[in-house]
Amino acid sequence: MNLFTDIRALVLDSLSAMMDEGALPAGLDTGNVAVEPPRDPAHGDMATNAAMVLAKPAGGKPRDIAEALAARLSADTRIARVDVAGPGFINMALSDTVWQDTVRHAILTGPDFGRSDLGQGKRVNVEFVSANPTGPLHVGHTRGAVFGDALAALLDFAGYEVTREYYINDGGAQVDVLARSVYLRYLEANGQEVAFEDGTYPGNYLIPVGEALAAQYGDALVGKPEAEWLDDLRDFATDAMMHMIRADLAALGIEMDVFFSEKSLYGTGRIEEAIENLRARDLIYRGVLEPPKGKRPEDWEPREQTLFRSTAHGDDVDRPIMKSDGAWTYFAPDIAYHHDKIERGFDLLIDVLGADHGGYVKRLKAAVSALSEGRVPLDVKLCQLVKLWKNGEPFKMSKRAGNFVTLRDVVDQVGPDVTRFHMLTRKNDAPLDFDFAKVLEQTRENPVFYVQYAHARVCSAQRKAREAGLNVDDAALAGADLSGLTHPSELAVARKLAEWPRMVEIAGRTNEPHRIAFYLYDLASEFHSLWNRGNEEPALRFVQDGDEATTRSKLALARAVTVVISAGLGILGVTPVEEMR
RNA sequence: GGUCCCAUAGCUCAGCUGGAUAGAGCGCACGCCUCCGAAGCGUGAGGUCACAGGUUCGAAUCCUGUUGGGACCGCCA
Repeated sequence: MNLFTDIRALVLDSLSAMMDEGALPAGLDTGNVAVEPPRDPAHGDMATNAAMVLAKPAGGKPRDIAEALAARLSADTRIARVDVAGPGFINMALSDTVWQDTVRHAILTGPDFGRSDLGQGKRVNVEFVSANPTGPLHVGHTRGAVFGDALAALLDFAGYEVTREYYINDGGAQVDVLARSVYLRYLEANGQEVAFEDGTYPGNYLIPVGEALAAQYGDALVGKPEAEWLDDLRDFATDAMMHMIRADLAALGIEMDVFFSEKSLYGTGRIEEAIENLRARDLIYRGVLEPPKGKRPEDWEPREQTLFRSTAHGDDVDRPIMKSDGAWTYFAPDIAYHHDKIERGFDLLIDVLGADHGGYVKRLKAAVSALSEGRVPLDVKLCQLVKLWKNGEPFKMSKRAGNFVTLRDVVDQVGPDVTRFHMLTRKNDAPLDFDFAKVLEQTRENPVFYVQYAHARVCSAQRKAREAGLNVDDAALAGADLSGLTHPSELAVARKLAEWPRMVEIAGRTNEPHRIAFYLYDLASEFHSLWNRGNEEPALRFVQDGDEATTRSKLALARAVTVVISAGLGILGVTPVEEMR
């Protein structure tokens, strides 16, 4: 149930009736007719631009069309008042029963209130995190992880069939570096002094891996040439890192459906197959690229490479897929990986990447466009940097100095709920401040707290009612007479609730889960406002001593608020609390 | 040089497939607890939506250009 689409349907029905009767020319395109909440509440609950959109094609004056349409709309019982305003807006005020019904509907539908069929069961693959398996996840990954997981949950709620996927970069040079680094730790575990030169990973997190190796191999690998241990140690170390990364993700409440190994693309013909697919479309050729304009790399010299004609699908230059020495570039397995996703039958692909990968968006889209013949859209969501603050000072991370902050550090200090919510309080392409002190503050400026507080207040009121011996179960609340919910502050809360299904669709259409977080803040604000009004007007308090019927109707409204907050927090992956502590 | 992202109140930021008088928090000024949790609520001041053109009934939103900030730019992933 989405009130806005319901009313839009009413508007469209009325328009087609007018066309049938000749009041409007037949066959008008009504695609641009919108029904939205007006910015100014004085304009009513719903406004439509129908008259202005149709005036030109219909060859009439906006106000004339508006008057005729308004007359029809006013016949509907849901609509209390219609007026034509401004250049031809039709403003509608809905009757109180509409909002009361919304409250009842929210309670009866429960966690499914707001679910949408926007996705129509289409299969979407959300790839996120995909950090190199060479160390623990850090704060930057945390944002992508939370964003991707919340986006996946949002799309599920919006009617898609969602797969959460992690691409393991275990096929490149960096896992060889990992293996050598682990070998050093292994030697260390065997009592040797070792030095970590440039190009190795010095992090302490590899110490236990070295110890585990020593436990398994003893000193059998000491002094042996690299060729004898590289393959085994690479697998061993990669497994250990992925084990750690999975645990990191689990600490945030994230569970992937698929871990896809880059290595599985090599030596299996998968890369060749994808490239042949492109070659068959005449998109692969041997050639020499122009040097980059502006600052030219020192060692640049023209070389012939194998190139993907990505310019045929919207890229700015063609991209190398094979180096001059005959090895694949990293882009080749990326192509094969996306080819694989397309072959698995997804209708929509989403890649969540760090902002520093912005330069790869066009070539990835070109590859997916070419491989799927334009059938499968790829949406790339870039997550901007997270700026850390400690004690009011910006906190600079440096891997070299070993003071980089890990996902685990953050979750251990502030908890998964606060971490997740806060990561979604900015849109993905805006930089985000993360202040270890501020995110734990319990004030209005901290949205996590503010939303949780609203939820806790409802639970508190419910407890109080129960202590008074009242049945406030959902069935009792939904069955209550809600016709007494008529105060402007109460209706304001109900109106906000009615926006929930619409918010889900907007957020789902734009792939922007942060909209859910902002909506929840707005809803909490309306609720707190009503709650505090009870200080001055006792008639607005949720629990009315000695008046069970009124208490039930007011608690129904409050319960509907928690239904939506729970559902919204559920999408964000945050647990609602029943009391603050 | 090129590509992508960003520019909205003193500060941090929202702003719906283009809608009416552009919103919130913080900060500032002033109010509200013998009262369901005041960890909250209310009122007020505060804006050339970076700039200049264009598209149209209508632009913070779409297009072009300019300025300023960030990211990236063959044989690293």
